[in-house]
Amino acid sequence: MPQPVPRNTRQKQAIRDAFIEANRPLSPEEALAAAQRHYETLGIATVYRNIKSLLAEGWLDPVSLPGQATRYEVAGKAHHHHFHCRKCGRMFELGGCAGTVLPRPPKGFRVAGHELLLYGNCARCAEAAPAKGRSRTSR
Amino acid sequence: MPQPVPRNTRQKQAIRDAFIEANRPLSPEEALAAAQRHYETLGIATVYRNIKSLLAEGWLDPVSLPGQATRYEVAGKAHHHHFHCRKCGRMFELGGCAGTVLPRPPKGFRVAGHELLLYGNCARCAEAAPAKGRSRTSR
DNA sequence: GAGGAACTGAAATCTCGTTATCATTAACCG
DNA sequence: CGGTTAATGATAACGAGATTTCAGTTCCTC
Repeated sequence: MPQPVPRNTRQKQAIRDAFIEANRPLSPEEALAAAQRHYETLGIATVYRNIKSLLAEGWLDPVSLPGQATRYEVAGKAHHHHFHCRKCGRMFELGGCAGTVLPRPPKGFRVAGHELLLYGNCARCAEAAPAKGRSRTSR
Repeated sequence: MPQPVPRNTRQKQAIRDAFIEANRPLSPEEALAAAQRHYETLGIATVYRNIKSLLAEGWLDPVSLPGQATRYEVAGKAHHHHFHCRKCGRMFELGGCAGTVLPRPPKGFRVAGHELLLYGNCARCAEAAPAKGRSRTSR
C-alpha cells in the first residue's frame, strides 16, 4: 500500500504561520484562534490533525505544562525553558538555560534531562495588575 | 447552616499514613494502593474525597507535573523540587533548591515562582537497565 | 447502647481534551 | 479542465481523571 501523497492546503499553511508568528508555545485552541486570522473557516479537528502530522514530521515539538492542555512550538530551537502567565494563561519562551545549576539527585539516580518552568504575570498582565499581593484585582 | 462535624475514620487515617510513609508525591491511584495496605476495602472515591479535604485543611499540597495526573505530598516542607522516573513513573523528592540560577524573564515580567523537574531513571530502574541509550531494555 | 449525621464504596455521571466518522470540498497530476 | 483522492469541517464518540449519587455503614455524642 503506497503512502498517501500529502497536499499543501491553505489550512495547514495557516496553522504553520500561526506557530511561526506566535513565537511561543500554543495550545490547539490558541493555534485555532491564531490560524483563523489566516483562514477563517478553519475547524478545530483540522488543527488537531495538522498538529499531529507536524509533530510526526518533526516540525513541531510538544511542550507540556502541569494541569494544562499540551502546547506546541516550532521545533529545532536550542534548549530553553518557559514562562507561564497565571493570569492570561499564555506561555512564553525564555532565552537559554544558562547557569542553571541543578539539585543533585539521590545516589544511583540517572538524570536524563530537566524542565524548568517560571510562572507569574507576563508584562501585559503585570501592568494591568497594580502589583503586590495575590493580584485580586478583578476577581 | 452549621458546618458538618468532621469524623476520624479509619479510611482517612489510612490515607494520611500512606502519604507519610511514602515520603514522596503520590497520585490518587498510588495513594489508593498504598492506603489499601492499611485498610483493604478502601475505594478510589474515598481517596479523592479525602485528598480534597486534606488539601482544604492544608495537610496536603498539590504537586503537578507535565502530562501526568496531579500528585500530592504532605504539606509544610521547605521549597524543593522533584525527580520523575520515566520507567516506573514514580516521583521523588529532591533536597533543596540550592544554587538554582533562574533564567531571567523578558522585561516587565513578574516572576512569582518556579518549578524544576529532573527526569530519568530512579536508582531501582537504573540498576535494572544496563545503562546508555534510551534504556530499551525490556520494552 | 441508641440515634442521627458524616462517611464510605461501587457505579453512574461529568469534564474536557482529543480522535473518529462521514459527507463534502479542493489539491494536484495529467 | 477533469478526475482522483487526500483533506476538511461539523459533530459524535472516546478515554481517563475526577466527581456525584445513593443505599448502607460507622463514628460520635448523649
